[in-house]
Amino acid sequence: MSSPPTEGTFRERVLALVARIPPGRVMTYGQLALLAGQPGAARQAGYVMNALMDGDSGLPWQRVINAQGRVSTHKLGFGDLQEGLLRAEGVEFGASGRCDLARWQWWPGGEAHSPPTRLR
DNA sequence: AGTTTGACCTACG
DNA sequence: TCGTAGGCCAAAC
Repeated sequence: MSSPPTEGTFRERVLALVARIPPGRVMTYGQLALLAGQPGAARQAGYVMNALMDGDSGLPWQRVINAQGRVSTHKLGFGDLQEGLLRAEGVEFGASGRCDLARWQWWPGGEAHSPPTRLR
């Protein structure tokens, strides 16, 4: 029991996870790969996300960032769009464009795992 | 089938 | 803190 999902392709599993990210929360590429049953396949999670830009998938792609707590879309010519969207949802970024993952990263399943304690 | 690509990650200096 | 180097593995060509 409690086995990792093994249904569908890696891409399907990643997209399913992205669709479940609540507003104002974020997940990392490595985290998506881990929960998709492929630890270490963080780059592929990013590859899947890049495919979303091809068309409107309706998924909250903006809530996926890297393990450093920063957005990775600024290199693609999207400017600060992703960071702006996340800020609009309440995610706070520091002066160096970084956010505290310990506070904003979301883990599916049970909220009893990593509670944000208090939002102050 | 083999090669190349990447919205990455971790380690090191 | 920033830049560089190597590793990682699914999907595209």
